[in-house]
Amino acid sequence: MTRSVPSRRHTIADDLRTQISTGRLKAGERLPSETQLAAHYKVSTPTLRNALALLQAEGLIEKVHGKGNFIRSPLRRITYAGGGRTPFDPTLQVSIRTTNLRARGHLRALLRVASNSPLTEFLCITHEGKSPHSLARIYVPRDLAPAVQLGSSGWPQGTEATSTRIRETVTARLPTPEEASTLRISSALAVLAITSVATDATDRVVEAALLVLPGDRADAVFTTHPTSEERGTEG
Amino acid sequence: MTRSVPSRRHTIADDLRTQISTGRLKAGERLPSETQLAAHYKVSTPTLRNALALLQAEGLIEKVHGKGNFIRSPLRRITYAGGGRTPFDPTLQVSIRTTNLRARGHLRALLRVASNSPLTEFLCITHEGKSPHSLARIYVPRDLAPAVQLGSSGWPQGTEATSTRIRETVTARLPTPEEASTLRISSALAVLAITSVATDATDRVVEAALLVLPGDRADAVFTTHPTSEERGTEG
DNA sequence: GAGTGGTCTAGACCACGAG
DNA sequence: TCGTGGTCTAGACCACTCA
Repeated sequence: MTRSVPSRRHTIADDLRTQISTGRLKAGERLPSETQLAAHYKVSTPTLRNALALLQAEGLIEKVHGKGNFIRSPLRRITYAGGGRTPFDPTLQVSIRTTNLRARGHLRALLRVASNSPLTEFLCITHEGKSPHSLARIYVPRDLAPAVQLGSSGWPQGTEATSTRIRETVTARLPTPEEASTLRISSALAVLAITSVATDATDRVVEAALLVLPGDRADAVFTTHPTSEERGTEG
Repeated sequence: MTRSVPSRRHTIADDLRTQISTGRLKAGERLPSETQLAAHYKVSTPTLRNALALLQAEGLIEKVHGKGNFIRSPLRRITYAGGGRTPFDPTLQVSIRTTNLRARGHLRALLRVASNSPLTEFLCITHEGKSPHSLARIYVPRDLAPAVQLGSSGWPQGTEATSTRIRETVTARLPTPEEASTLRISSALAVLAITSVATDATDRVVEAALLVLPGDRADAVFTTHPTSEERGTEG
């Protein structure tokens, strides 16, 4: 074991973590200022800030410049179901921005289309209440775009109906600075990045989606035999 | 934009990053000591260390206490294929430790067995050369354990053959300190955590696996109609 | 023991938010 | 303007690696 003497920041983080989980510190509440906390734990401010950084990476607190550090509400975990059928929660609002663009670089390869071929992008951001929840960029060849419409779930759907095969690649990484600010998460909080590519019977790519789900509030589930009840039945 | 004045650590990280990607700093090479780098960039050592921490979280460098900071070899990304058929690379060595234990808490619920019911754990660590690559803990009810044997892939397999349904839950998070030291990765490097539960025709759980894949070197792929060619054909 | 990274200190100064 | 968090400094001391 390398850690015979636990570092101060970990013991402080542990203390605050238990105070949060036992409810002594409630959701939405503001922590004492960093100066006060540093004095309380008898450490310097950088050390205290290192402790808070650990909690921030776990999604337990939110730092707001100029205001303070706040206990995050324990967010309901949302579950992304693989295989093209994303069950969506009526309590999540979705905002969508549609943009036309032309295929280049990475996107061109993903959709297997010619360079500069016309695409339509749907930029979808889901919100739970007023806090952003997940981010999706969906790309469709423009000649297929009219077939896409907002389904009852609030997400674009349509091309999936014609697709015969969906291939989803899942990676874990830290968010880009843009993603972190869009989702209002710490840049130290890991995200689940899912690239979903749907092809039709002729092997044409009819849709590619880049999803970014904050790791503290989202799971993805894949089953070999998805049942129709596979929606949001998490504990 | 919040970042009108880029912080010192980011500009230093950017500089080192381009030196790595352009090959001015080669894989395996040791960086100058932190004191030297701090002097070179005219910053204090904590600031320089913050810059290195960014590169560490991207998996670009490896910090070795008492020796120095090293450029990581660009690791081949390995692909975990969902659905119970993990294609394995002959260049990856697997070490397995078998332990008997009894079901409790989280594990009990996962396997849907009675408390203290006997289980067998397979702790599998894959190595690429001498560096650890991935970590898997596989749990099987002990009465099924004799059926498990090392397949040609080097991984335990057997119960999957009798399973009819595999459900895999994927999350992104930071590694626990234990996982970070086992995999020799930064505790700031995101990992992909996959919980795979296989059930047989009677809905009995025949196997539960907890996989941890470092985000800088692993993807997971799930397809609706997996083909037999779905093995390691990544770009 | 020499050299390295790991942790921590006690401040300084800047940027943001609210009155 | 005041209180907050964000960044940085210059150095101390400890732990680890290797000769």
